[in-house]
Amino acid sequence: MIDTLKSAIEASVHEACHKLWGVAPPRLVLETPPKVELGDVALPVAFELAKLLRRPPRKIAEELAAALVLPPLISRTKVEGSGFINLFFDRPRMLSALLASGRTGPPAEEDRGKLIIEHTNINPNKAAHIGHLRNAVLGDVLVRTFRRLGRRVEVQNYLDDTGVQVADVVVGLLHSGELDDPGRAAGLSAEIREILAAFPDDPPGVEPRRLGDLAWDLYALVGKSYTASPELQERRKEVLHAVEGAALGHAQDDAATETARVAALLAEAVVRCHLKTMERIDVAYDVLPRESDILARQFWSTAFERLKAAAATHLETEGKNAGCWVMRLEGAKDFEGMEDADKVLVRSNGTVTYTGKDVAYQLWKLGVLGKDFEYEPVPYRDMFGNPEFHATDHESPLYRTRRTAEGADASVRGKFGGAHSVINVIDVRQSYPQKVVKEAVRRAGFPEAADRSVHFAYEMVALTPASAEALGLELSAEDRTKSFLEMSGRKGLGVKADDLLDQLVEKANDQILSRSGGVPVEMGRAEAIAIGALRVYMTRFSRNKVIAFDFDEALAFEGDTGPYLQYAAVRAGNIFRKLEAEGLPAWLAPEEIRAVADLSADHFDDDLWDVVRTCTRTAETFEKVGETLEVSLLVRHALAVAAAFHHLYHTHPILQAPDEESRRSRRAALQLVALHLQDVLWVLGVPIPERM
RNA sequence: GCGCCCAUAGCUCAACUGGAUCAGAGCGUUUGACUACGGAUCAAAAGGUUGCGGGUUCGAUUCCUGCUGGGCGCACCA
Repeated sequence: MIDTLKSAIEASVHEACHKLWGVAPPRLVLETPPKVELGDVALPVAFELAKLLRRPPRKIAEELAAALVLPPLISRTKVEGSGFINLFFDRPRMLSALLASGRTGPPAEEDRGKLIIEHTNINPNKAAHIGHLRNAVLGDVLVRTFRRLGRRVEVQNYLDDTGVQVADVVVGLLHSGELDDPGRAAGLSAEIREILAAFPDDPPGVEPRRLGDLAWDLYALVGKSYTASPELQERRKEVLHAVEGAALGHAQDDAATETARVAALLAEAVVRCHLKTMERIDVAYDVLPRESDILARQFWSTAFERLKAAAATHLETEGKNAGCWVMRLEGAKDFEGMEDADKVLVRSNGTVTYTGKDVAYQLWKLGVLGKDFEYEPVPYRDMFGNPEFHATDHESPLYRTRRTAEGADASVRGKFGGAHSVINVIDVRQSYPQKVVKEAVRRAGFPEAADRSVHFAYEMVALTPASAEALGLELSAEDRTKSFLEMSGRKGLGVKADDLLDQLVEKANDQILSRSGGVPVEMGRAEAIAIGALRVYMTRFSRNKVIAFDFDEALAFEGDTGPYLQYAAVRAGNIFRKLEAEGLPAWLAPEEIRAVADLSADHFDDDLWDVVRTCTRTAETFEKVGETLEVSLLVRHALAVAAAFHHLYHTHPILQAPDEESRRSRRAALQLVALHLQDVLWVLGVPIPERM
């Protein structure tokens, strides 16, 4: 709704309450009545007043309603139910005002400082799966929401290029003979090495994503081998040691140097796979911080000094953590009742845990570390030698961190990090380590900064037994009875992101062809529909709900889906086209928008008004998402707008409108819906194709 | 054992943070839609003791409490 109107209503209620009873009303809540006939705005204020005045709410509502001085855009009031005061808009004038205001939401307000949103963060050791898609889509929709609200947003995708997961695939690559199925391991390893040898190009005839698929299989094979032969884990330690040693610049033997080189190459090549996958669904980033650079640039030692100076960590001399630097959490709020709340930051062998590195990274993001990276554009090139990826503005280069100043791009020095606030999009299973990191930032001496860092926790994507079987998995009788099964990269159990996208595109293509009557269709239409379907599927559920992934649901194009939303926008576009083709005016010119205010209210029946009324909630939906971070609200609102429009489409034809005035009222409503649909769909990242 | 999350129509989800004797959508089922601004749509029917028991108040799907069933955490993995 329009802001000035809201404050006008508030002022009016205040004045009336003061005049009638000499009291100040409690906080004023504006609701939307459940049906159009009941009005446009509902004030439940009488219920609050009832407590204060000790009188029946209905009576209070009646007296208050009669005493209200109505703002110009409100035509009348009515008391409903047990005490709601409902307000009715002056329909022609309201619609005219809504169209004239142009924007559907709040304008960019004062700069509240940079917001960093960190998402995706996939271990660069195998292809992305649908759980990663949920992370990326949720993160990206948050990014778009805050940009829509006028915030300055920087998008980071953190690369754990020195972790165990990368190390495990490297173990497979270098020691295939020690794995469970040495023949198969050697085959996978050879093919991966061939791809890495050609990197950053692809060997002839090899799809860029082939690497992710091969690494997926090899990783699963290594995981299986660990359980069969635990001694293999020594290899993992070797690899980790070599990788970390290389990052820290330690002198190492040739074997270790080679191991670190392979690990770096693998991570770099797999990151490219991930970026390509995310590009398919219009997800981009501004900078890729690399864990290896956090080590190389001694971020940890700086953070470590801070923590030691603040006595937030100490060296344990006895017990099971002997020899480790730990943070004591026993007794701290948020950690009560935990059997062993202490967290190791530095292992007894002197290496830093992921949590430790994350503390340093968080301090940098919040601008309180006192250190920075160097940066360089990512080196990935397409076949013409042009940059393969761009930043979120679609034109600046995508940067990644760099450890040395030599060869770095000095023009972006100091550009990244140092945010006013931070949102970390990480699944709910990591809530505990995230709390530890936050507590560490607080104890390092930055409690305000810690408060401005938020863990956006969302539930995982799991598989229904049916989808697992569709993937060719054999399930135990027990598994079959479960409502869902957790995905596991280590077991190779999961739906790959690219495979799902392929299926979506293929299905969209079939649907388009079945409607086109054999006429060939242009590129990109099926992709747009696939993106729409996927993004809505990933955003539809509340974030604390486990998505039990189901192919039939994910591939649905009817009902509460992306294509339903897209179809509404396409239909709206068709009407504008058709009007133009008939030589009739399509979009309302400014003077015509003003003229809408003078149309008779008879042209705005409840059916037509329902659409407008739904659109008045667009702005507050954005604001609410900004406050609650519940992005599923966007989908619900978009569905409401689209449903109202589809209904209108059938009941209020524009070309066949009975007269000029009713056509104008209908065009005005159409224009408003088209604008709002475009707006919400942009925030959701759902593209609008020309045709479906 | 401790902590967090979930439980609503046959299935998948909502319910504007305590409100309207309509607890709403979609899928599925049943029925209907004008030579149409493309039927990926619309209209309608059937389908609910909101997991169970207490409590708080004018009023509870929503808050408190005790159960039941399920999930996820509580590493020198991330």
